[in-house]
Amino acid sequence: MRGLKPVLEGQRIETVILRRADLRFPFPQGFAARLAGRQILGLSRRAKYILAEIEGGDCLLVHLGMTGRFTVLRPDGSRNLGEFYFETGAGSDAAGVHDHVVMALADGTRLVYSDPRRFGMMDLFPSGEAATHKLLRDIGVEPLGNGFHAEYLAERFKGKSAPLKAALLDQGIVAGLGNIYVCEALFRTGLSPTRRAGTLAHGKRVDPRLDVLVRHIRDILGEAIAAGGSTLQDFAGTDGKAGVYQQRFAVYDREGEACTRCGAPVRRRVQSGRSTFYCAACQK
DNA sequence: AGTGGGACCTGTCCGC
DNA sequence: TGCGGACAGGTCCCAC
Repeated sequence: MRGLKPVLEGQRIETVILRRADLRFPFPQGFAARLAGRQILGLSRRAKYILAEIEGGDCLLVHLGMTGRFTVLRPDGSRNLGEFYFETGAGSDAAGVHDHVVMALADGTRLVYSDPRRFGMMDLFPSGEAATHKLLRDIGVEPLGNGFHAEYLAERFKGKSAPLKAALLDQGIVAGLGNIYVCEALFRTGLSPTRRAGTLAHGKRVDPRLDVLVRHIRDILGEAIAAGGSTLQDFAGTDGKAGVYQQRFAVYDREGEACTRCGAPVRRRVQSGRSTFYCAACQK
């Protein structure tokens, strides 16, 4: 987002080329034609969605899925990878078989959306419908925003029988937490991923463990953003390995390794189809 | 209503 | 060396 903002805001889109009819969903009717010739007025973010306000009243919605990324190709031939890139070891893909959308901007810049697994999506709809858009309307609070605090979690967890892991991954409660961050946050907080969320929302007083959880979630996201920024800088001229970023995980993808706190082996189990990594001794 | 699991997709890695 | 299968992730959708 922060990387794309200065590149795109105020720019005019000249042409949009779709190299296939769909990502996760089909592109909406007239997608390219409705963008062509229009100015990008502003960029914003909601949960893991990017929203671009388009001149004329449309809103462009983009989700990068797992492997989606934007590459900025400058007219002088230089190339800036998008900062959203999570995959490791993919290297450069000069062939561009996964370059699904190419936008030519008025100043000669080309913006390329690539997405090998096509878990990403794009939609275009009248701006006024943002609040009621199916993909946006039920999204919960921003974890770095003022609305995210222990009282909020207590309210949302009340009576919940779902495991903590599932509750924190639920975008309708907290927007933008992924599998890795949830594993790490629960480890730091010492809470078991299988504990039922409602057990932290008993009684009248807010459970202090929710305060700790909130703090760790904020910390982890802050660290990830900082690491993402430095990873981006490392990208220039390298193979794109996000080494620094990965070393920060205490439990994620460390099955069998010693817990950094107690030495017990880190365990892995599958919850709602996703791997959960945790320390059974430290997390209760 | 809330919850759980399958489906989507492809590159990578592991074992035979 | 080659091949098949498991696996990773975010989100929607559909069952119970």
